[in-house]
Amino acid sequence: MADLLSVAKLAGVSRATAARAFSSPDLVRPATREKIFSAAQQLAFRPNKVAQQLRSQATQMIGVMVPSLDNPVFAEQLQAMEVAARANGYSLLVTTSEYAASRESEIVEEMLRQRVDGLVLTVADAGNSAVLEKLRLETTPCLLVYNPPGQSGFASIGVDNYTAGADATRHLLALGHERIGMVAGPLLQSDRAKQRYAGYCHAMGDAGFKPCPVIEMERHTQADLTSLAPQLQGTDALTGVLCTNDLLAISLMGELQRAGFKVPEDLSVMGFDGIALGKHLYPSLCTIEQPRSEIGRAAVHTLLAKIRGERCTPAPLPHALRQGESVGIPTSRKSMLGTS
Amino acid sequence: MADLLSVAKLAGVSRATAARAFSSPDLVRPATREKIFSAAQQLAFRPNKVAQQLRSQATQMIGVMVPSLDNPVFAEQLQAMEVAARANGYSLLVTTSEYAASRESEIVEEMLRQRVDGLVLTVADAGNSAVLEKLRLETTPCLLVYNPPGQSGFASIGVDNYTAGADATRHLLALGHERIGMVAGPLLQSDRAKQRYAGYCHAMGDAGFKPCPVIEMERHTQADLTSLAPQLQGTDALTGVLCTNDLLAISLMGELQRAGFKVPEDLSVMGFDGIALGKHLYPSLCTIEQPRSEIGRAAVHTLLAKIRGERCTPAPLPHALRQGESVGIPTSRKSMLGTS
DNA sequence: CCAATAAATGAGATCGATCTCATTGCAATT
DNA sequence: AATTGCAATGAGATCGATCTCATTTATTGG
Repeated sequence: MADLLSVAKLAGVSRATAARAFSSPDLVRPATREKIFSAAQQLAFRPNKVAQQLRSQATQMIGVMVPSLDNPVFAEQLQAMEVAARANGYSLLVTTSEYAASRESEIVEEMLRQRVDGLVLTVADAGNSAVLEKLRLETTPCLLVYNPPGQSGFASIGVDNYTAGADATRHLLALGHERIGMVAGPLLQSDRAKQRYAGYCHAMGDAGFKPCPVIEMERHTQADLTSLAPQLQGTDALTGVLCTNDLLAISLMGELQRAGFKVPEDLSVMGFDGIALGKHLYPSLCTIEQPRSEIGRAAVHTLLAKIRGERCTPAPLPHALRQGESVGIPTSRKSMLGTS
Repeated sequence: MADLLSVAKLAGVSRATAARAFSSPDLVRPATREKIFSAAQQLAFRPNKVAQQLRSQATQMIGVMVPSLDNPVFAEQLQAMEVAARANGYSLLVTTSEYAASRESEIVEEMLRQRVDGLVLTVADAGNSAVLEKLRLETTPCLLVYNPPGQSGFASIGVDNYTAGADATRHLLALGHERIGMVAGPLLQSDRAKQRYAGYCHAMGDAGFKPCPVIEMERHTQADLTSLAPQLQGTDALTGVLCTNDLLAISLMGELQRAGFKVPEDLSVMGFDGIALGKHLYPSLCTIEQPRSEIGRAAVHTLLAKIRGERCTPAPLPHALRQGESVGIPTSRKSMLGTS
């Protein structure tokens, strides 16, 4: 690949002048400039970013770590980040922790070696994180996404998971549900889920009901009915469940229906995240919508501001309750209404 | 950030020796080595990859361009690629074309400037692609994913879309469907979809039926019922539709059900891609499954082989028909069976 | 105990672009 | 024509790691 020196030679100028022709064209005499451009064209010159990065001590690269791209909530965020980054001349170095806190440090270390200009991370648990502990000592700007802020000293972009969890619960309570359960993936791998559960407990308590223990699934991406089945039988069977994310909710709904349960007649199911697909299902998924694209864009813009040296503390973004056909009035309640 | 020179100084050796302590430790006297390591520790030395990349003329980075991460088929492939790349000491520079061929060239140009060691691309149309035309003149190893091979001179990892499209069609035909339609996103943006449609036409013809024109949706990620509604009425209404991807199929299924149609009783719906979620829906999505993770892994391994200079022409990976509840025996047929 | 060989280390160049500073060239001014 | 001023250009250093080749230090054998 041709370099600037060969371009300069062909154009009969020095490297300095050739470089100037690109970075500050008006400092170069038009005739000279043209010679340089035409030489560059002939040699198919393509500026070497690596050299520029070394020289300028900036890579224009953002390091991103998400738990898994198999979950659309992260993929959709990343899609928005990529567009926003590119619009600002930045590239994304993308990594996934596969929901394993143990992998986070090594991954981030690698991105620091690459001298990314900043980091956008979603860690397993921001309140207890080896990787954040390490980053506290570093100067590389760093931003969390989805993780609750305030537990780590790092700014975070996302919704207020506690309030959102409470809002979701109140939605079911308002419809008359009283026996509401919560389905989650491995809690240790998701501080978001913990907060949502805490919000649920709070709302249940406020309403005078006793919150149930979390029903923990093996994975974040798929629910199995076996762990839930016992709670769906008997006179005190659940009438509604909140899931800590949409994938759990959608797969749970499917399993329920396949097992002969009706959603929402036999069980109301709520999700969390608001992935695009949920809207188009039947029954459509009732969920708490996180503005994933907005979060992605805000993450990029906030990080770029930090990189520029601006001090900015992002406020939580608003979540929204997305109504959906997967939630209804509890059957017991319905019959009560009918007989009254 | 401390550099090798400061480490060398603190350890009382030259840069060369300090460098050796890391790259070929056995060439350095143990005592000296220890002094260097401890100096590195003290100064929190972190090797600068940018400098290494410039010096070694290799970035250990793979440039990836996919149409959109909003479609899980690409996100799931990327997830597998990331794991495979990391396992081999490579990083991913991720970009999205947003399904726009017009953006492809600029994106790839940027990755070439970054001197990625290789490229993994999914282009809009491999048979007619400005970006591939340009890449033909370059030496950077390049691999297509999902695009049909053979139309561009570039190797491609993926399934045989033509055969897969035909297989899907035959599945419906075998169940007794005769009036089968095909729903797609903008065809110009997806040579895969075109191939699948061609396979459909072939299978229809083979069975003695006339293929219908493609029912083209505005987007790849969501189907709307209005364009389809006319074909669902009257005596020659469709009894089955193939969608060129799962997102279209899932959203179509939802819309149909919401409009009062029963799936599969009133209309059988098949998808294409095999995204994880489809399995857990109710009715579960009948689809052609592409081995997305396998494709991602194979893409990385094949590209790395190319980077190492090995000549390898990957064979198409096998697709599989995933049975699902979204497809059934056409109603007319059922009643025929009933009355016979 | 010295020569011969091997082991360990250092000096300097290199990757490619860009910045600083010095120098050349040209035009305007008196 | 000499001087001041500005525009245009070039020489050389720099970013950080690593490679080659030369040199110094340690080891072995005679």
